[in-house]
Amino acid sequence: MGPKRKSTGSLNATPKKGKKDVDSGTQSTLDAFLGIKSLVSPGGNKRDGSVTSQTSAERDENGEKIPAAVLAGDQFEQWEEWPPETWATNAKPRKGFDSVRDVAGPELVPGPVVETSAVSISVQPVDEPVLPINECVETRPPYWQSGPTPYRLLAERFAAVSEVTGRQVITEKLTHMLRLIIRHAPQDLLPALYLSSNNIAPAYEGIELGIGPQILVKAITSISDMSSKTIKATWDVKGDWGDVVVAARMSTQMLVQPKPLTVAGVFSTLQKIAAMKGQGTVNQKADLVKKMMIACQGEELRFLTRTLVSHLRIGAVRTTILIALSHAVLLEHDIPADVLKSLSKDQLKARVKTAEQTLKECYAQVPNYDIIVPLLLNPDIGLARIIAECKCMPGVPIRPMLGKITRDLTEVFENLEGMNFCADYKYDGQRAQIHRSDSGEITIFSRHLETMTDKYPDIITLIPSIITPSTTSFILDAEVVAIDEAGAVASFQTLSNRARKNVAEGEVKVKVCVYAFDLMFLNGVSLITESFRTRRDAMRKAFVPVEKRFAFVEQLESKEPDEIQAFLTQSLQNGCEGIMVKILDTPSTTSTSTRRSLLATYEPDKRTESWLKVKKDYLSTLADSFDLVPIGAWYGTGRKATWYSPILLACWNPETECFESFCKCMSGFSDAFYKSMKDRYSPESGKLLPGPKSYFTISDSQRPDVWFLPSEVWEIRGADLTVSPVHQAAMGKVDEAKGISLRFPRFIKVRDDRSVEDATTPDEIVHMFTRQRVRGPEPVKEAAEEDMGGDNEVEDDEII
DNA sequence: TTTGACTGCCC
DNA sequence: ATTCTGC
DNA sequence: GCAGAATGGGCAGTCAAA
Repeated sequence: MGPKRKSTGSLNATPKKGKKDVDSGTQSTLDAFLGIKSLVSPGGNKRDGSVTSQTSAERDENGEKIPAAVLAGDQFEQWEEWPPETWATNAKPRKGFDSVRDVAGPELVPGPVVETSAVSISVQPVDEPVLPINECVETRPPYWQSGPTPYRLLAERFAAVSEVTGRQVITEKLTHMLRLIIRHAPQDLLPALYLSSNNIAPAYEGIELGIGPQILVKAITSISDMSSKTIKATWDVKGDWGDVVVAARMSTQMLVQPKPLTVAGVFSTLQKIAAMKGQGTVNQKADLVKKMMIACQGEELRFLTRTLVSHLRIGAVRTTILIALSHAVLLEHDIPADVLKSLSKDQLKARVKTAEQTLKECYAQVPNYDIIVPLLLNPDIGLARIIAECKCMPGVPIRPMLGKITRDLTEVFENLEGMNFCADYKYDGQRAQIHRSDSGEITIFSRHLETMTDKYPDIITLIPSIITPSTTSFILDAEVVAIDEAGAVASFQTLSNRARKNVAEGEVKVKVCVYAFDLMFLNGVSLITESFRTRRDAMRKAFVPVEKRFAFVEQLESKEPDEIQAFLTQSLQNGCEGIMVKILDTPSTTSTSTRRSLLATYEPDKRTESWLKVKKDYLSTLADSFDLVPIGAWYGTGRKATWYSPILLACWNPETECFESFCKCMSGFSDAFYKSMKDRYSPESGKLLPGPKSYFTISDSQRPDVWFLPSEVWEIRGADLTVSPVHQAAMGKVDEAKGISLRFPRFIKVRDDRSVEDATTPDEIVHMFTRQRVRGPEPVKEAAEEDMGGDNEVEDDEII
């Protein structure tokens, strides 16, 4: 690892952590929207949790990092203006663990300031002066008086946006940025939106950047004098590639400034990078990255880099960008300036709300800026008429409707009391949206709207045999599930063994069955505004089951709690994850006035209570849990930069007296728990080890940043057990060269009542693994049996 | 030619 | 996927 | 209740290095 040394840094004015930064909560939506009162102070909470303090780093004789006394975050509670020069030129190590980590070597010690572009770092201009809404976009920043939109505009706005946390303020800043672009360089709106949402194309076009840390490191080594080793050490300190690159460039005298980057230029370079394929392209990509980096000024470097690793981290992704776009278009396009003046606050408020909903709805059905943006900018269409143009159509995926997690069946009945509902099996496979256009073209999309038509040639050829003669175009919602020779459903892991590209129909190794559950479009007509009952019935008429290849999901239409409970149990016995409970009919509004109305319509992109997801692993009575021992951890990044995350957990093998790595866990911990953990595993605790104990069994790929003395037992819950190529638990017991791990691990609680030798054993894990494989007609066992894993206080979970 | 790091995408 | 947190 | 962030296991595909 890094060099063994001490370094001392300076203590700088520090933005405080917390939420005193913005008083956005008291600001009305309308004011925020209009940009009135946008008196947001600079130097607020940085989303990445970074601060500018720095203390010594130390290692023990083995070269392992040892946390020194932790910096109390609270001592920086007050906050001050943060002069641009300061934060542009000083590395910002990660709070709390500054002292844990090797501070990367001499390069990072603040030396003479060589920053060449400090002027571009603005804190002041971040917030526009209070301007009447008609004029605030008249004034462009001094560096952009004409011509195409400079990339610097985006970079500075991104920096400003990451300084604050309030939704309204974030939206407002982005809206202003987009308004400037619409007004002064509308041709840049599309690339600006892509860059703001960290995409370069609609998901379904399958265009990938193919850039990650590797190429980044290559590029950084060529523009700075950091070694790749130092760069990695810097990453360990900062946990953000944008910050790493900024630090790297400061380490060298990069004085030549090429032409400033433009939004369109950056975007087209990214597209060029994405188009590169084949031998030697890694270097070519790195070369383009390097060229852009060299041209960066000020904040540009940080955000360009974050864009390259697809992790912008400005606190705004799809939805917020979409809202900002709707606001910007409304003000710049749909409402003429003179009309705007004459609108009352309430009128404007209503227009804003409508604009947001309109655009969200459009995007849910046509998730493609290439289509939406030209329509928005078209004087004849705009927000007013776009809804008619953005209807779902075969060939363009719609964002799928999602189910809400339900932790208990009683919750289901409370939620759906008085309504008509049914329950579907929730199969453990891959969601598939199958489209057929009028011309007979078939496309299959994944849950996140990637095109996966190539992966399923067998489904393509299946289609003619599953439709009735009158069925032409359709959009079908389904789950693709692996099956064995007998036609019984196989595990998700089996399905994931399937090839994804260049699949020839005759060479399909993993056979699948399509389980259909919804129909959103049929014969030229959208069905999404119809009730689920209507859609389901239409689906049953338009399609016919084909044995072992196509079926409708198993469904129960009953309001009887006992029957639904039995249906859930039965679904699990048949290899499913659980059930989805769905409203069949939209209740009449007059019935239960107090409750929010639940819709039976297909609500793209929404996770509503109209679909309730009941999975085995949410239910304490049915889920397996494990008692595991933390034996190591990594340093978190971003929001968790000051804590250990994830944690490496092991089971206890009493025969070999070894702790065997079983899974990593990062979910289920509260911030308070992270804090207390840092104390429990502080250097003074004596629980930090210089290296792994000889009785730890872990694979090389799972070496954590710090090692723990085994001293606690944690209850961990997960979904199912998987055969693992990396984890060592029960190695060789179900597969010669593989261990067992856990899908969706999450922390439940500390088991103070257990010692580390009471932890779950490999044999217990194997037992659970074997049990979960039992499927098919024979029932597994009584559902609520509790045995291993030690759920000692599980209360019984009677339904109603 | 084989191995393995990296990347993206399923859950 | 799951989970927590701030708004 | 939404939106965002951080990150789990594990696979196939891609390209570079051995």
